[in-house]
Amino acid sequence: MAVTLKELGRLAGVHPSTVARVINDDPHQRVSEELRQRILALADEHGYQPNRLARSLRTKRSNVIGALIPDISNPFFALMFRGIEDALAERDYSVILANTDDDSARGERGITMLRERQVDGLILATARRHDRAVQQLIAEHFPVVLLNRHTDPIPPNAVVPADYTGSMTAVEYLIGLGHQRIAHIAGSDEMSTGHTRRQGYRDALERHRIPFDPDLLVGGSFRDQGGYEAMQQLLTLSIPPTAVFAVNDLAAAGAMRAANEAGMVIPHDLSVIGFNDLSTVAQTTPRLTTLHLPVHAMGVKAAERLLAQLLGERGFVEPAILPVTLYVRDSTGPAPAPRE
Amino acid sequence: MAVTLKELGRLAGVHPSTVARVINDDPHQRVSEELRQRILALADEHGYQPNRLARSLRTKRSNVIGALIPDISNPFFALMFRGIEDALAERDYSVILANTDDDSARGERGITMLRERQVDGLILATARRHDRAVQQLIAEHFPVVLLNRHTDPIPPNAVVPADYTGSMTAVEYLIGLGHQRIAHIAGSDEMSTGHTRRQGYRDALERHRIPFDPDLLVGGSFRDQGGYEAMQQLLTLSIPPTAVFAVNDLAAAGAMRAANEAGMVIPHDLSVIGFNDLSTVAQTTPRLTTLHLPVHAMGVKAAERLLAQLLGERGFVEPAILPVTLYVRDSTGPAPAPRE
DNA sequence: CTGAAAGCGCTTACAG
DNA sequence: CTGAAAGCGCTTACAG
Repeated sequence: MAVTLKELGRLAGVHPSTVARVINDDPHQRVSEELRQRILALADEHGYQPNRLARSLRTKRSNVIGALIPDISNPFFALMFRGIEDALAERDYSVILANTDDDSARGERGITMLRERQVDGLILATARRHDRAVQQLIAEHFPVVLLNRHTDPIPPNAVVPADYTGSMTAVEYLIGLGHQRIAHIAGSDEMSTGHTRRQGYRDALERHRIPFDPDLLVGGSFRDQGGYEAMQQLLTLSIPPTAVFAVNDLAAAGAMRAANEAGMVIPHDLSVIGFNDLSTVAQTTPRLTTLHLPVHAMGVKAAERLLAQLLGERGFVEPAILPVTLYVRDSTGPAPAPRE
Repeated sequence: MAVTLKELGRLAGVHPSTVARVINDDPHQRVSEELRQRILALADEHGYQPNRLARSLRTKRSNVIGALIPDISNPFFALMFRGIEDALAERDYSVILANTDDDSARGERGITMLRERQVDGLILATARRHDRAVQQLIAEHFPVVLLNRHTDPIPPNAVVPADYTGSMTAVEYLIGLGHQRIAHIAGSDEMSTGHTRRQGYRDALERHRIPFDPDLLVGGSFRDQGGYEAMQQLLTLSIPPTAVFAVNDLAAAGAMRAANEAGMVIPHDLSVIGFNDLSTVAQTTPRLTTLHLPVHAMGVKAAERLLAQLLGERGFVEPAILPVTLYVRDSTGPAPAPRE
């Protein structure tokens, strides 16, 4: 069915290598115009499609990159992945994806599989702060970009949001509204996102001389249910918070759900801020105040940085830390007057 | 860096083909246990990873399949794609994805690219009812499965929701609630989903002797904005509808937004039904009544059907038409009493 | 301007 | 039980 260079050569009565030169527009050596046209016509007639596997074996470049994603059905990662694919497709690269569900064994199997498939590089949206597999790749000088999450300390090949500045902004905004009892629903400390946002929360309090109350720092998760349960826990405190900064929008939505069920009115009784601005997900009522992230652009940038590495450009000196912006909507308001 | 079979052979002092037999556990010919252990130890020591490109070139099977998706950042397709990836990863297959944004030129370029990369088969979530590219693939007997959307007439290699039964169910439910002026915000007639749901709407009306009013059939789109604009148009009618069946949840959410802005209360003044049950997206207030679809399972089933084809099982005789279920929530209610 | 050859890293039928 | 060879479909330096 699929015709090869060899057959095309036979049909044209020339050596296969001559056909290759025409097909690839070899700039090194020119082929007579007459022959060139004849070969092109034949290729067209037979619908010649080059076998890129064979080409890759020979050239040692697959033009495929691998992406390790926690879960593509999470719209946050889906949009980021779309950015990766958009940037790659433009440059004739393709991407093979593996989901890890944040399981490190699955992550390592994914890396092995992708390397066996000879990907030219990897984009990892799954890095932990201390990550053997990532260290190993970097030690081998295998081309890799860390996306959204980074190892500690932050390496130059990372493309991440300004987690620290973002959470600092969020908490200071709440302080400006008069809040003093501000809780944080935290993400996993194993991930830079969870860790750094927590750090920003603590430092913002400290900067404003608000004593840190361990009861107000609740380990949640990056998911709705984690935010829900964390909020329930916060509501059992003798002096509950008047404001909550959640590690992301899903956790914020869960927190709002729990607060609503407890009869609280947002933002009158409780202010809530999220992170990511996942408009498709966090269609809360009232509309969620959150930190907006250029999610698609992060994917694009990660792909571009990887491609730059592959083209042999000199390594990046510093990581790309993308700005986040506070979008004030309806889930935040002035602190309620203290009850008598 | 990456060690090859040949080098392993040199290190072990045997022919590379012997190493291959050990690595692949060749069942045909046994290797002496002593040698076997020695080779395995060497492979382990040097971290041997087979080059799957080379293997594929030789065996003519890449263990990669291609997926054409309208837009992976749409959570509906992301979840479906997750189903595909889950089913494939289990069986040592990988997937390369291309987004088309429903542009047929991009779709065709995607198919060409995927075939050049020697994918073993294709899953297309992009089929139009009349689709040259799909016809061509089927004519060539290239392994392909149509997912979510199908060509007309529906071929046996399709995995689609019960669009007709679903919309019939939705409209009959509204009729049962006493509605007579029921509108449909339709999807594109070029896609089986848009076409068939529209057909179900019309047939349900007819079955219940409700005359079809062309004013109540509004072309929308599969997106929020389309539903929004369609609803605005419906609200200009001298006798506006009391119920709307939208082609999907996004359009339904847009319609609710427009109705809210016009001061209507749902479901008191207007009932709304969607399609897909995209919980992550359609977190509307009130909660949307919709037709639930096994989205992830559709992806899994599409992958399984494709794999069955690749393993040479006899072709499927009939398409997989997956059941949809009406989830009654809070956006639907009895028809308002006619105004005097 | 075109041919011939080597080789990318495998698999696999054929020998012995 | 193991070796030797051919070949998958390309690319590319070397000849002439």
